[in-house]
Amino acid sequence: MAADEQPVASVWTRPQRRREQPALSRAQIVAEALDLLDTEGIEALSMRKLGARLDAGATSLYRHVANKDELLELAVDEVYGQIEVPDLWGRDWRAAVTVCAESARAVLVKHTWIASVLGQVGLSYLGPNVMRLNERMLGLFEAAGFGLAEADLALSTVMAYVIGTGTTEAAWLTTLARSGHTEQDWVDRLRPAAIEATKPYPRLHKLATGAETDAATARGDGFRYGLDRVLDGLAARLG
Amino acid sequence: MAADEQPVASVWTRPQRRREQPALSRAQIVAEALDLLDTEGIEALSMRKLGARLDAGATSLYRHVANKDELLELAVDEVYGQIEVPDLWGRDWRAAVTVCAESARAVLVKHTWIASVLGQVGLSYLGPNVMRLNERMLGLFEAAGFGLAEADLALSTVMAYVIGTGTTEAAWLTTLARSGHTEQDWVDRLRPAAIEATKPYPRLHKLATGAETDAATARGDGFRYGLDRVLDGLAARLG
DNA sequence: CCTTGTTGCGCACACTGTACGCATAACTGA
DNA sequence: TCAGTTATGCGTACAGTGTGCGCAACAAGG
Repeated sequence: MAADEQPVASVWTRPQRRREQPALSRAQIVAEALDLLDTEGIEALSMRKLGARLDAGATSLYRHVANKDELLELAVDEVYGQIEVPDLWGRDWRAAVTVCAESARAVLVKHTWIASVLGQVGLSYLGPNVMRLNERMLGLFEAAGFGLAEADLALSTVMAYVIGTGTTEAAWLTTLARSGHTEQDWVDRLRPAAIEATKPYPRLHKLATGAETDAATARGDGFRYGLDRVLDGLAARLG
Repeated sequence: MAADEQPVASVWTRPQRRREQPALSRAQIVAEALDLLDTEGIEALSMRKLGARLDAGATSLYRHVANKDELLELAVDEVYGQIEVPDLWGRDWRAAVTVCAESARAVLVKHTWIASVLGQVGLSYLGPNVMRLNERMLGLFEAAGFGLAEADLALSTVMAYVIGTGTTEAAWLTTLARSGHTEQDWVDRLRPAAIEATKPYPRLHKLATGAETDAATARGDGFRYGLDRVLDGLAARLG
């Protein structure tokens, strides 16, 4: 045996990697990314930190995921998969769509980071979970009496409304979380500033000085009001 | 005269700054940021690049703006200011709201970067332009016959719908721009993949294989359909 | 045995936001 | 005219980012 001198890293010092499992898989990466996003928010997601959580180097992730953007697309699809689409109980399509919209809102609000990503991630509708969701919702609208083409339009309308409220709520909840206060506390603390700032605008001023209600339930009620109006408008098309 | 030796930078080499104008102001910074955002997109906006455009160092901007986030808040308010709210011609509140919504959509689509920011920027509704916009729209709904509280709900509903479609459209347009193709070209190129991917979903498949129409006008028509439904639903409340 | 392909990783590069402190200019008052 | 105060721009530096590149370790197939 010749004396091959590797300066320090000899066969004996080398860690003798075991490969019991693939140790890294796209699914695992996405799952861990979701956890990181949910607990620490969008700006905390870095490839290095994610890699560290998986006991891996940052660049190792790139074997399973082309991009950070692609990773986010996968995460978004995963979240869409959590939206619940009920079967059509009792022929009441409005109730079914309401449950679905309400579920979508809950999911968006639970994963507030998604709002900062929805505007960047294109082609999300090609993800498997998004497709399954859309397919089932199209079924709901078809059963309600819409033709396929109009069912598509109706679906887009409802989803646009849900995404719009979700985005707005998520923005609010994110700044709220950064402030470290509870929602009610933060609202109360903001009131004087709002009252002062709205002085030149009589209608806004009246709203700002108006009766204070529980902030979180007010958000929920507002969502329901708008959703009911959207569904009213759609129902009217069924004659 | 003693020989004070400053190594190279003597009085003569020093540039003798002239200050004809303040050279940097918050308004100027925001305006330049808007231009940069519109022409090169959100990820192209860095403090250094923005400073360079203004013939200033990156850190100089921080004398006029606390944060990059704050800068974005100012930019968002500026964009909201471009939304047009018509006066109530001919007592037709639906026409007025439609013009306003259509204008909002146009603005969001023109500044696609806003979609990636709306979900992060909190308290945007305290911006002066946003307030003016909301005040005037509340007036529209009040004139239509809504009480102030319900006018607020109606406004939120319409805006949620517009923001939802805007976000979705902006995401699409952004990836489109990155691809470098025209919209129709890109749609045609994507068709086969979409047809293939939708195979397990009969309704989506039917939609994907269906008659191809002009992509951009289809977007516009879809927006109008949903907006009309929302307004139908609101109109029904006026009895 | 050798080849070939897949996976993880260390290094390096160009770039980010922004805290800190200094230098300059404009304004103030005497 | 001169000193003192305040506002503004900027150079440097730090800790972080995404990710291209090429090497090392392994698995499978011939």
